[in-house]
Amino acid sequence: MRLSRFFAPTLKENPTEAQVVSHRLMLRAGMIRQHTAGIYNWLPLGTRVLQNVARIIREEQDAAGAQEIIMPTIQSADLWRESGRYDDYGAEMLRIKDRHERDMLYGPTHEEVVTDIFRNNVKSYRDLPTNLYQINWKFRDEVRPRFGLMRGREFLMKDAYSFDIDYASARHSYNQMFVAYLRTFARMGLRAIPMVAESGPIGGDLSHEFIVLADTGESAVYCHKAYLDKPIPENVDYGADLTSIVQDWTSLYSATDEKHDAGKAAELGADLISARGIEVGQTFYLGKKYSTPLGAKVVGADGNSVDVEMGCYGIGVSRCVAAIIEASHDENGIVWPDSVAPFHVGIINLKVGDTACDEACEKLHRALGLQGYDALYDDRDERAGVKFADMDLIGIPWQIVVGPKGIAKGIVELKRRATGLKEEITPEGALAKLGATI
RNA sequence: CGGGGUGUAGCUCAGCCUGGUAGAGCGCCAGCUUUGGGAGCUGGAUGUCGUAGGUUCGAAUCCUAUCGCCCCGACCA
Repeated sequence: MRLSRFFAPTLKENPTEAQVVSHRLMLRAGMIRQHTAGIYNWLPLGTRVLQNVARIIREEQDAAGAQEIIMPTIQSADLWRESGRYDDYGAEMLRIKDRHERDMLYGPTHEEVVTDIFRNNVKSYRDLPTNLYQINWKFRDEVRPRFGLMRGREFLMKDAYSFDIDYASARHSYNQMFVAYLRTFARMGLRAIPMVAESGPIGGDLSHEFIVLADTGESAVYCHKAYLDKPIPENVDYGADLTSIVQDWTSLYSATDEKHDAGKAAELGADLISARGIEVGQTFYLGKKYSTPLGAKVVGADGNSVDVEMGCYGIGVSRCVAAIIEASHDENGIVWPDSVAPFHVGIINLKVGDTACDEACEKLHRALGLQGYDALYDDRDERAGVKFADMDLIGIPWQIVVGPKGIAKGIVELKRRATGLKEEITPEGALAKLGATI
């Protein structure tokens, strides 16, 4: 992609409405633009990152055995009356009427809809367990949207729903999602710590919030410091018993403010971390909270009908983008982890119009494309400083700087955004190195 | 929903107190000079001063209403 033709309106100065760093940088890097309070347009750069985050989530959900579906954003109020939540949910739910004056709503969550799909189509325990998920837009009419994407009203969410015949099986489904979450967040460069949590209005009695520590986080959290470098499970067999992994990850102290036990925490002494955190995901064991009122039952092996055991599992996809920036930036801009970066590598042509520079850049651009890497080629007729500043602001993890001095000697500069380290290398060497490291 | 702040050019802001008919820097366009970390000079374009009323000979400025946005709190993926 040529930067001269790429729609990424960067800002030199900080927009006054953006008070937190992720919001500021997303506006400045041209990733998003605000539409109205808590509702945002995603520009090409932001869209790329959002899709990369969604891709990682999707891959890990699929690996854990969940199946992707798409449910409607606009729902009928009827189902919500059936579950009893139509009156309970409050003003946070956006209620609308269609042309026939029927009550509709923009879904803040999808327990009702997914349970309706289930009860209409699954009748036997033989079809269990099953886990359905979607990555879709939600709307919650927050009293006070704030911090850009961190608490938007419209947000992209991955929500999965598991259905099982009994508690033991439901617990396994829960564990599958729990482990998938550990892997998912790690892959996008986030250290997310599972913490015992209240289940809130969603319901149920077993729940974990996955929290990324950050000063700008909205909630106070407490955990053992060993969580910071605990190794993430690899090569997980999701069919096997996952209890030991989950136990390992839940045996150390960690709790959100509501579940905090000051006495227990004090026992940790210097090992206690008391910080603020961003909730990027939450898992809930629901039991029969929805299956009973909505009549989601299956016939068991003994021939008797039973209400199914459910669980639900959310990840704030758009919030993850903000959380990644909160966790990974410096004074010059965003520092994207390779896995979610909008482009793998940037090419900076320091002297557009210089035949040697132009040719070297074109060649690199083409070669990277052939290798399957997304490159952002800054071919603009701008000064070097502008290009360096923009490339750092946008946060491209690898940058190849092509200038007349170097190219005369047959070398370019390969820079790592995260460390700022630069090395002089031949164009071929840079390609080889990127091939090996991306 | 309580409290506070704010709305003037694409962005950051001055002007408002003390009314006299629209400003700066950056950005944008053209030209020249520059060119390895957000260049310099010259010229140029851009505003229903959030909106609606009111006061006044005259309103960005004073008054009233209203809308938007931001921050703190309560509430929440």
